[in-house]
Amino acid sequence: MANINNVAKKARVSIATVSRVINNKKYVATKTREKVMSVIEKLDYKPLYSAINLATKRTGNIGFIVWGEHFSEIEKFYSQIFLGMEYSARDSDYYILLTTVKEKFNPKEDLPRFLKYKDVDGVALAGRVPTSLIEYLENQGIPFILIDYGIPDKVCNSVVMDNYNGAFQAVDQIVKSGKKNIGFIGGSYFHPSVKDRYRGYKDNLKSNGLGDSEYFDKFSFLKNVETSPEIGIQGVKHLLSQNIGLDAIFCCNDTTAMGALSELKKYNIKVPKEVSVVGFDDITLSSFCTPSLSTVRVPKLEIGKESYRLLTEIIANPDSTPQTSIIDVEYIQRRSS
Amino acid sequence: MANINNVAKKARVSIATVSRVINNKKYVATKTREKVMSVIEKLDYKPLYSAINLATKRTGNIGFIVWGEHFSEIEKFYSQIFLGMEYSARDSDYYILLTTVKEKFNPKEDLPRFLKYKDVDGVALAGRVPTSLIEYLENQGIPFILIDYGIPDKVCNSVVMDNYNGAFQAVDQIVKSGKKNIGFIGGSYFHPSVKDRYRGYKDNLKSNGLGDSEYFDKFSFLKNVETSPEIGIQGVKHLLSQNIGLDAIFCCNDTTAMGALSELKKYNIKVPKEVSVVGFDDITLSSFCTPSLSTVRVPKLEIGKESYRLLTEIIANPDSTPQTSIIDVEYIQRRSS
DNA sequence: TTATTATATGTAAGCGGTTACATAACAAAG
DNA sequence: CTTTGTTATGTAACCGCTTACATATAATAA
Repeated sequence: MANINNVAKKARVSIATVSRVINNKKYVATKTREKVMSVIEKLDYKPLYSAINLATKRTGNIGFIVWGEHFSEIEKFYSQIFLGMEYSARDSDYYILLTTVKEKFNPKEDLPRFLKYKDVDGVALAGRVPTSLIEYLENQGIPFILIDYGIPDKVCNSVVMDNYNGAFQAVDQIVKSGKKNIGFIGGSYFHPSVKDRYRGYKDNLKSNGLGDSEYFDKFSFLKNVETSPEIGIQGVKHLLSQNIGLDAIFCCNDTTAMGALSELKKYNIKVPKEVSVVGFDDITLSSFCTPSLSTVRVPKLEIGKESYRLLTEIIANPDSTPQTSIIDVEYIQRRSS
Repeated sequence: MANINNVAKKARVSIATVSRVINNKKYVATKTREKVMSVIEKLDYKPLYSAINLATKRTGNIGFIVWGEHFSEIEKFYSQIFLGMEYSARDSDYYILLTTVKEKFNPKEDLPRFLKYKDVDGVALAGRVPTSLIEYLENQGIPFILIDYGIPDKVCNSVVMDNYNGAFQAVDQIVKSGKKNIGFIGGSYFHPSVKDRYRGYKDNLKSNGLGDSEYFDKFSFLKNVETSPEIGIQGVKHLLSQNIGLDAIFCCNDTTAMGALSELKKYNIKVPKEVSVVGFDDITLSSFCTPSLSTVRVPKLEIGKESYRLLTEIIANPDSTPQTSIIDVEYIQRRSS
């Protein structure tokens, strides 16, 4: 394995010059540069990461932390976001280290190794993460961004999708299709995404002259637990038992909608004729289930790429004021509505 | 940030001694060791990875490569295996670097960065991967293992699940339930897992006196494309159109089975009464769909952990003869059979 | 012409660890 | 009391790179 000394010797220059060539620095004569390049090529020389990192005191790593339950969920939501970051990172100088944290998180014991050893230049936190973890990062001064999450009363660098408008548009489509009694099924309502989707749902109905607080009381099923098909099942059971002439359901996400669909089937209720169903996220399964699910597509890879951009920007410029990137979403019409 | 010099000075010893303490080496007096330990504690000293790596010439990284399409699939199969490796790695000295490769893989252009820069001590390849990639690793002498894959006529270190016996047992259960006309639906039959499952299916039927080559011709639907719900849909269509009194289907995996279930529903065929369906893998969705899917559970986390064990063993001992770890699977009875 | 500035290259000191080797201390053996 | 062997500790070179600084050369200005 060739090193910088071999290259320098063979090119008859000093290692400083080789270093300048590698890093595309000024003050290298064109001829010298070409000479060095050709030797690098010939020897198949690649600089050693650990040596660079030691010398520059950057780690070249970015941490990606996601709550274990989220990563194991049916939907590949966060895995796709991770992949989006990975796509960006591989074209640059970073590795992305993925790890999960537990719900019951204790910064003393459960700290990801790359944090304990300060072996990352920055961290991306995907989805809901323990508050104590965020506090730890702030105290340690490690740059971080939140993806698809937010903390009340705290401004952080973050990347989110346009939950409010996505929901607003989706509900608008439902209304336009002639439905009047539109339910909402949602889990983990403390989650800002779910909150914003609920807000979009309500605001649209209000603007269409359909909803008031009594309406929302009747037509909302909210549970403060992690979203799952189970929530959808419970939601359908509840809404139907109310006898309120339910003719459509907007679910806080596709996973929940899957449960709702299966439960409606049990009651032999025709979708979308009797009750139409719309989800949010556009997970892979949504186009495969029957009937295929109308939903709001969230561009996961794009979120990942934007996250990478933002995080590296913050790493390079740690004292900039916090920014929030909002990623556009798109309503997808399928068979369930 | 404290370094080894700070610790040495404060503990009134040399850095060599501190290094010995960190690495639990012999020849340190108990008193000295305690002293150094307490200083390390006090200064919250953590050794710097890049320095260790530079000095020891190991990278501390393990590469995890999976084909992009696989990682993006509905099923979280390989993500879970990755996670299993991650669980093991975080308790030791390795980071796992995940990356995907394209179908059309060109070693000159598409080489993962950690390979190009020789920045891993070993690599785990999950699922089907380009042959050219494997050849590259062999030529470069980079230790690697195959997970859930194998190459004809080549013995590699690998971790696989017991596909043959899993299929054998599953089909045995179907037969015991009284079914006689049992179809097989499978995609990508070049994949050794699918092959072995098909072999298990056939061998069981033979041993139960049910199948001969004519039977298998009639009851098999094999397509040489990546498995997907679509394959299941096509398979059901095909098998039903044959008018062969189909009363059960064994699918090469759950994803395929999902498609089969949805298609059977379209025909209003009762599952499991008229046709029972059994899958393989036990993806999360399998317990949520209706009817819930009988399947063969593959312990994904365990596969990941075993992969880690095997790979690190090979890294430590590169010239050992290739081994194959076979992970036990378990039949899970649910509603679809 | 000489002073000044921009460009080009080299020298050597780190970065924070590991480790071969030298040496010191001490106990057991002769 | 020396000799020998074991244990304990220190010294300094080295891993492969970056970079501040010194120096040399070429181009431009005075």
